[in-house]
Amino acid sequence: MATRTPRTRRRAEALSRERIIAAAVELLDTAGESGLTFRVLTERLATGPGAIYWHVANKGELLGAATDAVVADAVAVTPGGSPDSPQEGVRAVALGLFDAIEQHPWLATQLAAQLSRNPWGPVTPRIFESIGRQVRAMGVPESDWTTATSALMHYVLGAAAQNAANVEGARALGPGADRAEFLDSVSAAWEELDPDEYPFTRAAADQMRGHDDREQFLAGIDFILSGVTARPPAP
Amino acid sequence: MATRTPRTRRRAEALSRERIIAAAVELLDTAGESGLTFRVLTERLATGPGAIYWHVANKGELLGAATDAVVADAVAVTPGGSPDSPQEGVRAVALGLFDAIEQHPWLATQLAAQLSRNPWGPVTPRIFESIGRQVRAMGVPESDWTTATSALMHYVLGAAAQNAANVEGARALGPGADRAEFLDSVSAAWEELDPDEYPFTRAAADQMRGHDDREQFLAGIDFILSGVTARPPAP
DNA sequence: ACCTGAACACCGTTCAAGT
DNA sequence: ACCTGAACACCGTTCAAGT
Repeated sequence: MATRTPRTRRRAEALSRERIIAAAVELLDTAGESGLTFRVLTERLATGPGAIYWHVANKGELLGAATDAVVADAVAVTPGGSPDSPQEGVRAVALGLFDAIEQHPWLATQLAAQLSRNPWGPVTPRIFESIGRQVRAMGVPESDWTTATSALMHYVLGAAAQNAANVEGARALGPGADRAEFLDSVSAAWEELDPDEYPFTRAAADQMRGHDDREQFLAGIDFILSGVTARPPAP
Repeated sequence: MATRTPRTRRRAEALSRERIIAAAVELLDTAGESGLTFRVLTERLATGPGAIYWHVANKGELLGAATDAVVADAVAVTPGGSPDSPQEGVRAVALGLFDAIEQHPWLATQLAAQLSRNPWGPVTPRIFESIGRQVRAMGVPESDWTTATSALMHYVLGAAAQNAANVEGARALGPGADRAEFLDSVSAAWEELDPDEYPFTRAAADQMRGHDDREQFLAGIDFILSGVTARPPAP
């Protein structure tokens, strides 16, 4: 936890788009999606709403910029130079996004909103590029680049979002509860489903307990990677 | 387009949770996500806000119920009995969701919100079950059920959402524009990206033009299916 | 060019009161 | 048990006015 913000805030430096975005990210991290309002943002920045609107068109653009800033940071990770193999490269990018979503739970919903409402914005190319480079390096034929890259991209974002929800769910259970405890409760709920309507889900519920999320996440990536590396069946 | 709603509405039958949800879906389809407000909902249902709150806890629950209703309808499709193979079964479920998202564009964002904010709600098991049954029928070892099913689920939802965004994008371009025109404009924008930062995306941009979305969507599924059917590399 | 802050239109939700 | 509708707290956004 960071040190408490002083009651009265003097503006440290001139207002700028960057400072507004940084404040937005901090607010999202601290107070969640519903905590980001122009009222508290103006308070934190010691200014009026009009000043913010001078630098940013509206709330949507602000959310998009906050998302882009965090994603840019996340996909930039290749700790210690280039990866051993393209497969390792995909895993590194995937884990970078996985961790970013875990640290900024609002990112999951926001990423989904960006991809589905504004897929031609800056966020999609950023993720697409960092995964696609590895796909190309894997020797996938050019005609399959887009398909392979988006299959990986969609899985990574979806699975990472699911994981973030588990973190949040555990937090909601109480300060003492950990993730295993939460997954147990979900698993228990799924085992209560109607046996006629949900036979598979009931049978699979047990697998949720005690597995490592990170390991499971990477296992899913390996599924896709092995399908991408092998030639798909001719149509 | 349906016949115009008469200016003055008399309540046809008693208010019920079902009628409220149906009105919400209709409103979302017609006016989009921002069009669903309690004001216009009370107007359409010829009632007051208190009456709605008697049947529904809050707006979030209403959105969840609307999403669940449409999803239940979408995954129920197995036209003409059982599929020829489990692989065909997966494709059928996937296309059911693909079409549902195309018909109800708000579903994409809403599905993402449900999966990431409330993954233990009724929506996730519904999709998980319908895909998982096919996975089990494919002879995937039980230890891989969860991983394989969620890899497929996340890809389907992500790619379908992307497609819905393309439909919306084309619509936003103007009434005369079709999807190909819109994809051309996205492709052109991506080709303008910085060559140093986005070499892969620029090279892949051309693949976006003139491909069939449905075919591309199914190709992605085949990638995952072929990875799921083959045993993954031992860890 | 950049910022102020009161004002506006609108939203989800509540609740005392009715039937 | 179910519904009414005025009222409340709060939100994003605008804009005339300042520097």
